[in-house]
Amino acid sequence: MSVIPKSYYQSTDVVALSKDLLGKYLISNVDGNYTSGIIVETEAYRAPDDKACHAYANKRTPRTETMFAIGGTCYVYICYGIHNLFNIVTAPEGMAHAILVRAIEPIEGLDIMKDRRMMSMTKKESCNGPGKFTRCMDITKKQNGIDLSSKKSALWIEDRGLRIPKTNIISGPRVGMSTAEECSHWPWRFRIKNNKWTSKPDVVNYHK
DNA sequence: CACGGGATCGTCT
DNA sequence: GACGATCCCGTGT
Repeated sequence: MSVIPKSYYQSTDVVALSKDLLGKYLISNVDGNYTSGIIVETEAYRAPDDKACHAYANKRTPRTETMFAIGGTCYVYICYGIHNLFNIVTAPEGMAHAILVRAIEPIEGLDIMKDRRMMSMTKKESCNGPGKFTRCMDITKKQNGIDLSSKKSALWIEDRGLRIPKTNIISGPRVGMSTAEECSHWPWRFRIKNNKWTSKPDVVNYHK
C-alpha cells in the first residue's frame, strides 16, 4: 500500500515509465468517495519532438503549461468538449513529458463507480477507454495540476506489489491522431497482454 | 462486427 | 471559426 513518491516520476524515459506504470493502482478520493483501479493501458507523449503531444516544439499555452510541471503532477484536459482525459506528468520541471492512462481494471468502490457511469462495473466496457474510467472515478479538470504523490490529494498512485512481466506487455501505435502523421505510428501505446479490461487490441498493419 | 455521424465546448488561430 | 490523445448509437451485413 505504498504511495509512489515524487522521485519515481523524475525519469526522463517516459516510454519506460509508461510500461512500468502498468499494474500500479490509481486511487480516487474525490469528496470522500473512495474508488480505485489497476492501470492496464497507457500511452506516452514526449515534447519537444513528438508531433502528437500537445506541447510539441515546447509550445506553451494556458493548457499545456501543466505538462511542463514537475513529474508526478496530474494533467487533465477536456477532449471533444465532453471527455476528461487523465495524464501523469513525468520528468523534471520544464520538460513536457506525460503519460495518458487509457484504461483501468476497476477494483474498489464499484458501487460508486456504477452510479457515476450508470453502468455495471462487471462489464468490460465500463472502464476500457480514457474518457470512460475518468467518468467512473470523477476525474475532472478540477484535478488539473494536483500532486499525484500524496494521499492528501484527490488522486494518487500506489504500488501494491503487482508485477507485470515484460513478456506480458504489448506495444502498439497510438490511436486517434489524424494530424500527427508519422508520429502516430510510434509504438508508444502499452497494455497488459490478455487483460480483458484494456480497450480492444489494435492490429498492427502498415500495409493498408 | 464494421462503419459513419452527432454530441459538445475548450482551446488556439 | 475550426478542430480534437472520445464515446455512443444507428444502420447494414
